[in-house]
Amino acid sequence: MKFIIEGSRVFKALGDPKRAMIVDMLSCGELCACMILEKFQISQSTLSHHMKLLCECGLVVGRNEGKWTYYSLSADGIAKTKQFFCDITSGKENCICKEMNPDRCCND
Amino acid sequence: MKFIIEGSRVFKALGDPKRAMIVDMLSCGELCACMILEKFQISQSTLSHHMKLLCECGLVVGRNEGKWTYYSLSADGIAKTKQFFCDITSGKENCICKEMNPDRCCND
DNA sequence: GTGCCCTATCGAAAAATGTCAATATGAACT
DNA sequence: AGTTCATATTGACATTTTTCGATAGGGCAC
Repeated sequence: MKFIIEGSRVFKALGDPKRAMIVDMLSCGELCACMILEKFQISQSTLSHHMKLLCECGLVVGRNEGKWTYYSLSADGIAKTKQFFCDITSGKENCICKEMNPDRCCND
Repeated sequence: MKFIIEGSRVFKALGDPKRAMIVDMLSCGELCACMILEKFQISQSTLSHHMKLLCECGLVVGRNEGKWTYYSLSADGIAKTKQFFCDITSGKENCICKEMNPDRCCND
């Protein structure tokens, strides 16, 4: 249960189109917050909020350099997210439903 | 842009812990709505709403049999979701940032 | 130090979401 | 036809989320 709640936070973060687009932008390499801001019609405070969510869920990491903040994707966060998605869709070892539904789960 | 909005719908659906858990349950095989309902402390109308969202984003498919509705994961939906996640995190061919950031994206 | 730039935080308003009870739909059985 | 059961839809409410303007903090240049 805690496993699911923790894992779904990344999906919640990616559930907002703007944040998904930010992740896409970062997939090409590190970017300064101000560069990301240029691409969107949102206020600076809103962007800061989005970046905070992306960092808190582990998908993005921030790095301060002087007065700038550079953001980049976390390879570990990406790997964990892929693993989580596989876990909840493949019905194998880690599936939570094993305990909820022992009579019909994970017996293949 | 439309590509991102469409793709992030699946993540928005999975962003709710209960829906993520439902997906996990379905990963072990098809389940009747009433069986899923037994495992949660939610009303029937709430479950119906969750299942609707999971179906609309393409991750789950419903099948009517008499008065029952059976739900199962969509292999195609799962594959598409994996692909979308890879697209926005790998920075390769399909990355949206190419058009937004042509000077520094997708040149590796 | 003072001023300027970049980013984060706060407070508030609007919009979206999760939830329920009540009701509607639709299928099977008598 | 009427009843019962499983599911979907509706309407309402509380909570969460998105967003902004205003403000605060921290670094750099003068």
